[in-house]
Amino acid sequence: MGRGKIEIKRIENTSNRQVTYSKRRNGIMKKAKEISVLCDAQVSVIIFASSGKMHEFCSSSTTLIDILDQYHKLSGKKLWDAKHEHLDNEINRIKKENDRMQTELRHLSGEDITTLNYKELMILEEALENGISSLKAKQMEFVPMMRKHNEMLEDENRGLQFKLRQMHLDPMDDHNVLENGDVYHQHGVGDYETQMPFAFRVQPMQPNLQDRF
Amino acid sequence: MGRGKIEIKRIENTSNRQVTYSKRRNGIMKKAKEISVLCDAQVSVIIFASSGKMHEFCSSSTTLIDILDQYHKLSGKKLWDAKHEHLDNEINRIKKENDRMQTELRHLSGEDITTLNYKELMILEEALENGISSLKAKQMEFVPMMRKHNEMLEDENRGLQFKLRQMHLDPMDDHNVLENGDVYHQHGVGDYETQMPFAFRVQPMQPNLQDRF
DNA sequence: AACTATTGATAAAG
DNA sequence: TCTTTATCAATAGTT
Repeated sequence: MGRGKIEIKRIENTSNRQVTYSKRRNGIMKKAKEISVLCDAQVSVIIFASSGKMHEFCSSSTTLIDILDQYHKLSGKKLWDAKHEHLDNEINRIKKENDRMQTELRHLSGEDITTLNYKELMILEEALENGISSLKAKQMEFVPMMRKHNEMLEDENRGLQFKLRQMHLDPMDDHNVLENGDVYHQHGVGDYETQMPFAFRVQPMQPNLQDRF
Repeated sequence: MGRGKIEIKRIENTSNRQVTYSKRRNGIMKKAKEISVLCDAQVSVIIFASSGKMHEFCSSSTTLIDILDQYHKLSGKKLWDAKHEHLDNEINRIKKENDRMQTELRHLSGEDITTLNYKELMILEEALENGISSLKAKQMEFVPMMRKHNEMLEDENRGLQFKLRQMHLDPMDDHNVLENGDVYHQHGVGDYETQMPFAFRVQPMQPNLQDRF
């Protein structure tokens, strides 16, 4: 029914397939509604496009759950139990995988390796060494950034010390006592900062730098 | 579509209703099959006549259970009882744990570490170093055993060489040529073994020792 | 998304 | 029920 007959096989052209899907889906839903009204039937239609999008129809005066309940009774097929069993199997499968990985992780962190034989230990060692070497390679990428950071800190320090020397007219007073009584011996650094106008106080040059490392 | 247009409302004549039901049900099932093939869609149709008789269609390559599973996920409607929901939650929980461990394992083997920041790399490095040091400690336990094994092999060797010297009456003949033409220079070892009574042949002293390492 | 020529579905009859 | 057939509905290809 259309400009020409079509063969019932997968439509390869994606666009055509989507258009046809949309048209025929509407058609089916309409037919489902019609038969439910005309013939007093209970109908459930669930349809997934290949894209994964879902559409459903359920005749009025009932629910999908009711229909599945009846399906359960009439077909004898145990949807619930089958589902239950399926989930149980799935859980067991995943749990096994889980245990395997947990053991592997423990071994890699050096735990529970007393049960391993010499050969297994050698394999483990190789894995660890490979991990270390990959890691070192990655860490090398941070070296230039750290060097830059260091240089900036050094610059900042020099600027700070210069300013402090300018403001500190008594160069002999380099012995300071903190509030808690501790003594420290950092040349040129005192409690002058708290007396400085805010604008002159040294702020971190990259306030959130630590977040990047 | 028929000899006359009909209004979409319940067909009161029972016979007509049953006939129409049967025809339209076949039509819907056919359409369902066609859309599933043409458009690569997953379709489930369940239909009950007012008489209670059931018919169903489910697209090939899937099952009603699979479709209901997807329905459950996509619609968010809870078709299952509390027990199944519990199992579903359990699966999700374990799957998450699984993913976490898989990531950790990949990181420990040096894969996918480009997304890690410096701090995470340091933690990873520490873990690897700890693993290595635990491993080395464990491997040390094998040293005495290996030493003993070596000593046994050396003893065996000495015994073998002694026996061969006793049987080999021409001590100058220490130059042997093998069948394939290769030359070897192992003092006191020739093809005499094949001529010795079986009881005198040298057997491995611990035949399965390699299995323990 | 709208159009329309064509095929497909089906209501009523046999 | 099954088949036939006249009619209406769905839709494939087109714009």
